[in-house]
Amino acid sequence: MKVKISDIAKKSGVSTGTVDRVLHKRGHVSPEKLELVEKALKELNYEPNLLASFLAYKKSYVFAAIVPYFTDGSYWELACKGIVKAANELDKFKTKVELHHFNQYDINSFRDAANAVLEQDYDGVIMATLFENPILQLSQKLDERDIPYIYLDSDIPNQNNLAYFGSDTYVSGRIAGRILLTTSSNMQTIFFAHIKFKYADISVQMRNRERGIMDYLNDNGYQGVIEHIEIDPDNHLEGLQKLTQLLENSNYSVGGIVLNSRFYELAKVIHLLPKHLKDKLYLIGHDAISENIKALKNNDVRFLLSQRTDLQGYEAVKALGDFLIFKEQPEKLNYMPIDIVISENVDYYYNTNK
Amino acid sequence: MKVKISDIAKKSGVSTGTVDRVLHKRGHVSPEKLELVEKALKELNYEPNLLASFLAYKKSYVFAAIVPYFTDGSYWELACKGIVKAANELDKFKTKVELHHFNQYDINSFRDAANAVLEQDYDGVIMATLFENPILQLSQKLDERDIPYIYLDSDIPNQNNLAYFGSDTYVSGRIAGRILLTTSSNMQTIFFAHIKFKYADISVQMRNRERGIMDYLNDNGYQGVIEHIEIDPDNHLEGLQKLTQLLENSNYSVGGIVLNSRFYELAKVIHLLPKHLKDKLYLIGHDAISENIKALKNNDVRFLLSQRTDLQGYEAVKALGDFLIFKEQPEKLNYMPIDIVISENVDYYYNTNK
DNA sequence: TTTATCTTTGTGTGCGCACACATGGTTCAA
DNA sequence: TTGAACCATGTGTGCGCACACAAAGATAAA
Repeated sequence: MKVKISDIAKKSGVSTGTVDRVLHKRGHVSPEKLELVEKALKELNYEPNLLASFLAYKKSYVFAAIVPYFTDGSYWELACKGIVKAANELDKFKTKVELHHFNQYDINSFRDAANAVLEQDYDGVIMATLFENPILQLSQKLDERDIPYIYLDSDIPNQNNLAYFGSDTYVSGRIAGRILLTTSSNMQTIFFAHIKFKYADISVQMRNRERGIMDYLNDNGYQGVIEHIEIDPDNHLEGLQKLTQLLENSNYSVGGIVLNSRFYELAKVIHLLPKHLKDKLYLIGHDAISENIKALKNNDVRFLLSQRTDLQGYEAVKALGDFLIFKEQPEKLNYMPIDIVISENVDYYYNTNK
Repeated sequence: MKVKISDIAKKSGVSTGTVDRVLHKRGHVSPEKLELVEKALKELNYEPNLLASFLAYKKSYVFAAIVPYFTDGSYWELACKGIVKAANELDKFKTKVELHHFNQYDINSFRDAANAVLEQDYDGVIMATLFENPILQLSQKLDERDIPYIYLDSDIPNQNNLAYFGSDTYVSGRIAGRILLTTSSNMQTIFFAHIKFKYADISVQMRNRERGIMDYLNDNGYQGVIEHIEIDPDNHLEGLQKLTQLLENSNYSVGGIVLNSRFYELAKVIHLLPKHLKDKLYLIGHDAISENIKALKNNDVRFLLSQRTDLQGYEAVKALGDFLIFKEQPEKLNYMPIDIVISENVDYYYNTNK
């Protein structure tokens, strides 16, 4: 049925070994035979049986995934779940993924992880692009060794990475802006709640989101106030005070947003608000991590915008596997859908993660 | 590294043939040896190499998918796209999918398709569950022949189907209700627009959605009016008249919803409305088919609720393949996520469909 | 011319498994 | 006691491919 190497050999009057040499560009083939074989390949439209190929090609693949350490229910746990899920599916192809963790707030910790990866000669690497410089250095070394690598989280253009999986944070900001403006017609105050955290700056992703929101608000004639308040997880009462003041000063609804996945810290403050103030609030959080989902079900937040971190990890590993095992070239830029999660549909997203 | 049949044979002191007989329950093995082999299998934790197995087991699979005929950009085209996409991915496993179309408004047409499928001895069947009785008959015959089958669209409980892929239309109704109530605080009229169509009744799915919406509205104290209007695709002016009247009679915002994927017919009417009336409207449509996406980008509709029909088809085929090729038992009930699509995130859904 | 060296080309083996077939042993009727 | 029939068990082959190795032919140096 399907045309195989021996068919090509027969048709072009050479042995299977010669066909093999042509297919794999191993050289040691005379120009005449090469032409004959290539012609036969084309005419019979040969496509290798990848299963047989994989069986004979005894190689087994090991990928490295460089991602932050995470705690239970955190953002990066989601990504890792996706990675592990894909790894399990690739098990049948003798392919596994080794996780290399680093401290997401310590650039040297990333460097260490990168070096560890370089020492072990992996067949492919997936990396969370939190620190640009060491990423560039790592990328260059991988380029030299011809090891494919995939970026996760945020993209760095003009690199030789095989692909990028992430989400368009600017657009997610615009969506947040739209939700804020359309969800309540008399909104006169919108605040950005920044969750204080000693190790973390405001990330590129957060800035993009903020830009998206501000652009949307400006484009759509928002005239109200924009506030920035800082929430200290170690001092909820202080946050409560700020928020109460904000709410009492406004006769209209108040929109609020947390730009990263740590909405749940704000939720603890929201919980302490009296009902009449809480009802004025229209809040948006990011990422469907378990604590945020709890807040959603608890009505402490109305919307979560999810960038499907789990999918990012999953698709990244699958892409690497498909590339090496099945020689399928992935798209270079892959933006995951931005999901609007509310209490009504949250269970369907939750279940998908398994 | 990995334990193989010959390892088992060596350990249990028999030949590979005997191990093979045990593994495939072919009989002709003495109780003593059987026990030995089973013990070895357990102790060494044998797992077959599915690639080698598949290579040796020369079988190729052919699936049938019984789905409605469709026109460009229609609901069922999406499902078929998903099916075809999955079929392409299964190509490497000598597996293909043959589509059998039927007229979704003609039960006899379904019966014909079912009979055609039964004549051809497929290895697996995927069927859109539009007509319950013939589905049950087909299911029974497939049961008798031990052919696995998967339901698509709506579920029929207590059947021996391998799995079901669809979405929870009741929940999607509740989501619609919530969007209607939260998107505008002064909504006093909500109408269901029924797109007149000579062949089609109101489907189970549509009824579920309506129930979901009504329940949500009741649960959340909606006091306004509920209207039902019929839109005749062949007479836009009549629709325009009805809608104008509805809008002029109300001093508040007006919510509207189309319960199936044919929102785009209403969109044509919306287009004819003067701006001051159009602005009062808060509309929801269903399914991200191309004409609805156009309406979304055109601001003729604010929300589309998508049940990811493409994903349904895709996952159904994949599940059948994984089951037969890799012996993986799928979940029986699989609800796709219900996506809230707005003009800002629509492109990301659109792209995923490829 | 002989031998060494290099190059092209073909053959053989194994990847792990499924299955057809061969082998050797047991049972039972004639 | 012979042999037919049956059963348990082992061996061999092929799936389609990758790759090591052998063979054959060509070239160059002695």
